[in-house]
Amino acid sequence: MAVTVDVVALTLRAGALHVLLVERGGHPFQGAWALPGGFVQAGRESLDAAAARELAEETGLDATQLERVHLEQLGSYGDPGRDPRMPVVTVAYLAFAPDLPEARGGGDASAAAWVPVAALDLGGRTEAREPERVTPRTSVEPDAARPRPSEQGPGRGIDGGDSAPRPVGDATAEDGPGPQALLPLAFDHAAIVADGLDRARAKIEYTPLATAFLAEEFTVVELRGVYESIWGSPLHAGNFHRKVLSVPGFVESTGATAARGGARGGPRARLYRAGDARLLHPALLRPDREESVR
Amino acid sequence: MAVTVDVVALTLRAGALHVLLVERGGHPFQGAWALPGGFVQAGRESLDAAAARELAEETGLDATQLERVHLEQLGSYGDPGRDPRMPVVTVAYLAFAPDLPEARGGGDASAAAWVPVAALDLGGRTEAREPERVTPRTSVEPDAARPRPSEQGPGRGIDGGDSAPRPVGDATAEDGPGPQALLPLAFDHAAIVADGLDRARAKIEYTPLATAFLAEEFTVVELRGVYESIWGSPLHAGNFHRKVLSVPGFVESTGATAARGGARGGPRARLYRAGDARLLHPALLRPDREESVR
DNA sequence: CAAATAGTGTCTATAAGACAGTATTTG
DNA sequence: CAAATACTGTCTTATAGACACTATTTG
Repeated sequence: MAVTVDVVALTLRAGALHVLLVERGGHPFQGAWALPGGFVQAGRESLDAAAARELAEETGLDATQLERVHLEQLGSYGDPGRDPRMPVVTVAYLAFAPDLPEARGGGDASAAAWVPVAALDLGGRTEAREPERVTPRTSVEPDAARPRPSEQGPGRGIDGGDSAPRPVGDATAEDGPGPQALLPLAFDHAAIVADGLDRARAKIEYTPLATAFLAEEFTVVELRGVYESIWGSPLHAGNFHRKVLSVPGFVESTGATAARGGARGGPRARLYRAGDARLLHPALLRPDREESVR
Repeated sequence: MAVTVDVVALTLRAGALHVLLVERGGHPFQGAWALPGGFVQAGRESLDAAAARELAEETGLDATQLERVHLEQLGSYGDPGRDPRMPVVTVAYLAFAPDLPEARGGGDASAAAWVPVAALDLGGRTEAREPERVTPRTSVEPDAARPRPSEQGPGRGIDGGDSAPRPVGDATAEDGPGPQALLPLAFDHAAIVADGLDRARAKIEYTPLATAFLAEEFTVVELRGVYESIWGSPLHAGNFHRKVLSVPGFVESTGATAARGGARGGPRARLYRAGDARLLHPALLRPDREESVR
């Protein structure tokens, strides 16, 4: 039975959550977007190593940069028929990465790109309502949140800032995110991405892994941005600040302050780096999912 | 590449956590204990179905009984060399079962038995100190916790109450829990069991799955016993009681009361059944692991 | 009846959230 | 200087844990 690894690599670009996708060149789902992945080299590498290898191949990261990426196993998927060609079990991995250089095509010349999660058709499993913007200004949102399949299409490969804060042509100015042409994914990858997002949302509650989305030094405001982007809801700035600093081992001060203050004024924020805690205690609980799962 | 499923099935017997193991008849690790499992029927069943099938085969459970068993995917293990014969990826599952009839040999005539978790050599990854019993005396070491491999040995298969509160022959009366002949497991199964225990300890914090270890109707005291056995530490009876009843959807009253009171006196406890919550909110946090993972 | 035990009441410490206030920076 | 904004102070409410107490049952 064939065994592959697939990686759900998440990063934040311009305040919006993005996932690394590749465009399929070959047969099933040709032209559709899929998770980066490939066959495990049986007997020659561990599953973890295979996932790291695939991730490196698609992102062009070297070993040093890879160290700053968090990579963990997400789960395995093996429903009969998930690949029309043959029975395949895939072991999915979840990666949290700081803002990386643009993706590059994998070794096999396929196109690779960071695509906003909000642009994907996850079969209704989005859960996190799109962030009602905190401040008047958009904190999260995604000017760039909706690349259309055709735009990202075949052959384009790497195209500079396709997901950068440049309005992608539609922008009806209104925010009503009319379910507008969501990108479908190949195979069962929509379910895998949805599971990855669920995991990510839960994981940053009780681990300091939100810091893995940021550079080595960061401000509390940036950290709050990570939570808001992943949870999709605004957090109370003051309370968040105090909470982060009060959890032992979450962050430690560098003593320095950011180069400049807020975009339109305000003091310069202090800089922190990740602390030595592996678990947050007490945890940062998500704002009421109102007893969600009952 | 070969793909198997292995099941870490947990249950409570006489107040101690037990895991279902089979004795290996065939070559690698012959005579050693291993997790029940087997090859996935490629293209003909899902991973979940394969795990359920393997569990049913070893326990002799019919579909009705299986419904009361919680089964979830734990993770996949594929280090090269984990099976000396060939490269094998195994997808591990975790099961929580109420006290079941004795295990029976699998279809392949191997012996199967419920073995106390405390008797296993998990490579130091036990974490949960054995419950210091609430009273002054000893701290570690439950009476029944140490069946010796030879006793459970080959061919014996089902032997009634091997883990019942009958001192297993050694009992030097002293508590010094000399690392006394812990059972080794085949392959990397010790690591898998340890991961399963970690998952179980975490899962009962924020889900009502502790009820999966009990009969359909149970008392709060029994439920507390589940937590104490899995976490390995005593809980405050009064506070636990109030907490369980205050979490919405955790348990619901049946109106009835238990047939009799405590062993040595006391009122008859009220009976409850599992409620409709999928998540506990607020969660039942483990007593201080004192910032454990820092 | 004495001891054990299910269940409840109360008090304190901690934590979360709402809200307001201060000082610092940008344009 | 006005507006924005990083950060801190304070108050209220929810929760966790320690402890004490009542009522019911067993031997």
